[in-house]
Formats: sequence, C-alpha cells, structure tokens
Amino acid sequence: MLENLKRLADHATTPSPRGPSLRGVMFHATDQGGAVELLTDAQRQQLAAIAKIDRVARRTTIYREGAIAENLFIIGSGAVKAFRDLPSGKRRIAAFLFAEDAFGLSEAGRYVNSVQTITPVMVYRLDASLLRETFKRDSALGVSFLCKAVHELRAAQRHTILVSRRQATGRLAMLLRLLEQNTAHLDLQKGVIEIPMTRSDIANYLGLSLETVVRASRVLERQGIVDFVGRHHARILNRHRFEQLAAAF
Amino acid sequence: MLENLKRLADHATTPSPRGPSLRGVMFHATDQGGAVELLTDAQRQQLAAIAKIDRVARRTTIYREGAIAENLFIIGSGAVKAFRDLPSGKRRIAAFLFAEDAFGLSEAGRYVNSVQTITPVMVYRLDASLLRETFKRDSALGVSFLCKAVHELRAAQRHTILVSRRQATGRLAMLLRLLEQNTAHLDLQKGVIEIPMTRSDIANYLGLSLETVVRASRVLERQGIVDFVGRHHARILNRHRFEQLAAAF
DNA sequence: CGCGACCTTGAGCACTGTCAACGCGGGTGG
DNA sequence: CCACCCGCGTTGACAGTGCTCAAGGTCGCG
Repeated sequence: MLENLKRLADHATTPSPRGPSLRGVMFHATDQGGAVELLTDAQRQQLAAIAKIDRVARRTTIYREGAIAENLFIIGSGAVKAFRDLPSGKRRIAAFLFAEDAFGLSEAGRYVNSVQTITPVMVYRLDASLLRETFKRDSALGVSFLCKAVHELRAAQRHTILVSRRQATGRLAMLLRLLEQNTAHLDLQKGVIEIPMTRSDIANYLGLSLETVVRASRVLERQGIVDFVGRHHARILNRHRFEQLAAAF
Repeated sequence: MLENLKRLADHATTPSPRGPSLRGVMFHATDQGGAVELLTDAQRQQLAAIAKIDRVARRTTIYREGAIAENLFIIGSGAVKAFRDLPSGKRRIAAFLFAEDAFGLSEAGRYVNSVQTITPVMVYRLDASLLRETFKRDSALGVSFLCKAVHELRAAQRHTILVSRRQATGRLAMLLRLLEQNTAHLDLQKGVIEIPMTRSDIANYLGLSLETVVRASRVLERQGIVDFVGRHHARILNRHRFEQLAAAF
C-alpha cells in the first residue's frame, strides 16, 4: 500500500509538460476503436494557458454538491470519487475518475455532486467562464468536450446496468474490470488490479452494503477466480470465469 | 387510451415550423433555473436545413444496438425507449425520451443502444457527418449539444440512484414523477399522469420484475397515494406522501 | 367485436440489508 | 523505536424484500 501510494505520488510530480489530457472513445468511427486523446497539442496548450495546477492530498474534498460551480477540473494523475449524500444518510458514488478524466458537472450554476480525492491528485483547474470564452474561439474544442461528455454518458449507462444486477459477485467483478482498465497504465504485473478506494467506497458505488462487498470478495476467492492480496490489490486467477461474471450478463 | 394516442398523434402532425428543439437545463447559471430551449431560432433553421422529418408508428425499432451510427435524431413529438438486450435475455431500458430530446448515442461509429418507439413519433433525422460539418461552422451549436449531453448525463446519474433504491414503491414513484414532468405539456388534468409505456417497459427501466411493478402499484393504491386508472393513466391522490416517496431518499 | 398481448395474483425461495461483535494494521505520539 | 489507538475490514445470525414459476383475468388494438 505504501509503495502504491508512493508510485501514484511520484506520478503526480511529473505532469505532462504539454498541458491537460482528455481521454475517451470517439462517438464516430476512427481507425482505433479504443480510447484516444481527444485534444490536439494546440488545444492542450490553449487549455494549459488558462489552467491552474493544483496538488491535493488524499481524502480531501474538492467541492461539495450545491456549491457555486466556478471551475471545471481535469485530472492529471490520481483518482477521485464523485458522489451524492442522500437525505437518508446513504451515499451514492456516481463515478470514480482517473487521469485524463474531467469533473465539475454542474446544473444551473451549481455542482450536482461532491468530489473527494481517493489518492494524492494533481488537477488542472479551469475557470468555467474562461473556458466558455475559449469555446467561442475554438469550435473544435467544444466538440472535444462534447465527446468527453458523451463518453461519460455511456459510462453512466453502463453503471446503471451494473447496479441493476442482483448478484453481488457480478457487480464486484464489473468494478474490478473497470479498475483494471483504469490502472492499466501503472507498471503492475499482468492480472494484478490496483484498488485505491476503500471497501465502503466500493459498496457505495455498487449500491451494496459494505458487508455484502466483503462477502462477495470471499466468494470470488473461494471459487478461485480472484485473489485479494492486502486491502488494495487483487489478482485475477481465472480470467475466463472472471470475464464471464463481469460480462454485462 | 385511445384518446391519448390520438392526442399524441395529432401532436405529431403539427411539427414546429421553426425546426427541431433541444430542451435542457444549462450547466451554467441562467435567470431561470428550469429547462430552457438550448437552440436559437437561427440554429434551429440551420438544423432544419439538414434534417429529414420521419413519422414512425408505435412499437417500431428505429435502430438496433451495434448498427452503424449514421444519424442523430431529435424527437419532435411522441416517446421512445433506448435499451440494451443483455446476453441473459434481460432487457435494460437506459432512458425514456420525449419531445425535444435527442438520441443516437454512438461509440466508435456504432449505436450503443437500440431505440424503439412507444407512441407514434415524429423525429428529425440528422446526418451525423453533416452535423459534424455544421459544428465546424457554428461553434455555439456544438456547445448547445454539449449542454444537452451534460443534461442527459445528469439524468443518467439520477437513474442510477433510482435503480439502486431497494424499495419498489419508491422506484415506481420516481418513475411516475419523471413521467409527470415529461407529459406536463399535454393538456391533462392536474395530478393526472400519462403512462405511455407498458408495465414490462417500466420494469425494465426500474430494474425490477414485471410482477414487482404491479405489486408496487397495488401498494400505492392501497395506501391511497396514487390511483391507477386503466393501464395508461395514474392520478396523484396524496401529493405530500407521493413526493416523500419519490424524493431520492 | 374478438383475439392476442398485457396485466394480475399467489406460493416458495434466494439473496441482500441490518445489527452486532471482533480482528487487523497503519499512523501517531511519546 | 515501540506501543497505543482508531479506522477499516471481517464474520455471523436473522429478518425483509424481490425474483421465479405458474395460472388465470382483462384490456384495447385492428
């Protein structure tokens, strides 16, 4: 765990010199089907010109739901969670966000979610009104952000499907696959997944109780599909059965 | 029900002469907090120039998941459902869409959902590549679509919260409130909600079984909160308790 | 107006949520 | 450097709720 945090922290000290990155899958067809950089070098420089770089310690609230939305953020490195606290006291995590993701979703000028860091994080902070001005000058930039928003929309729909599953083991497997995709850039052994957040965070994301998450973990272990080593790492033992579970049944 | 369909159908025969509309709540602050028209008259004319108007009968598939995404659609009138059929045979409805909503969500050039009409529908069909060209000429148009996408993103997150609720009655109440908001433009008595889709559609949207939806309806009736009249209309009897249930607990 | 699609209801079961108690481990202060 | 401490994770028992399977009943479209 210590090593893990250190790696993320080191990563955070070397921001891309070219400015912020936005990753996503285009909605129109491209040569490569997978995720691509949505911004040109010129656009990144343009954004870098109006961006402030913030370094934030882990477990820090960046903003709260309902606050005046003055900034849009792009993650340089690290991981954050976007969540809402419901009247009942329950907390629903809408999304985990990683490097090259954007956050700052607002409605009528106010943030709709609260955002808290999970690891140490480096973010590019963009003034919302300055960004709107920039859109006016560069129409292609607006389209890039449209791509990103659409990408997030697809992710949100997948999340809904995930949460509607009845079996806890299936939901957990889907989360693990999500994490595997988003930590692929880290220098980890093949089949090893980094889990930066707590079990409680996972439960709030999956719409399960904390205990059920733990029990589902035990089930995956007992069936020889996944091995949980420590609190923040997992290893895929049986890729076939894992994918079978994680498939959006 | 007959009357209902007729009304929707009549509505469909009188498209706005000014071209397609896009409704949503802005992410930045405006005078009015609620939903606004996102397009200027000039933009609507611009879109109308590249739009084909289609009239589609009810229960018609507009496109299937995985098909090449060549169009973006904007609903003039009527209601559609966007869904995915899962390997298990289950169907998850990602969204119900109404007048002034857009659909045609794609990923790497292919539609991610299937879309089917629920009522007779009038849609504006926009060629995707023509639309992209239009974005290049009018940067503000891209921002308008960005607003719409962000609006849909917030809706998707609310949907996730909805589906993560345990109590069926609460989920059903939330759906009814959604329907109330989206059929408000119809000339219905106050407190009367139009339900264009089947119980099965509702179940697939709420992530419940068909039977549970029916049972939840009976519970709401027994508690004197809602009265279901026929298969496609509901009346709110106790607004206070209804809102209490529908609140995102 | 008739038939098919849709809705309704019941019984039994599987799964998760809740409550409660305990264990583990890293971080901190002496 | 070590020991304490608190957050986090783990496990068990029990009750509640929705899902499945199965069999009627009814609405409303053509």
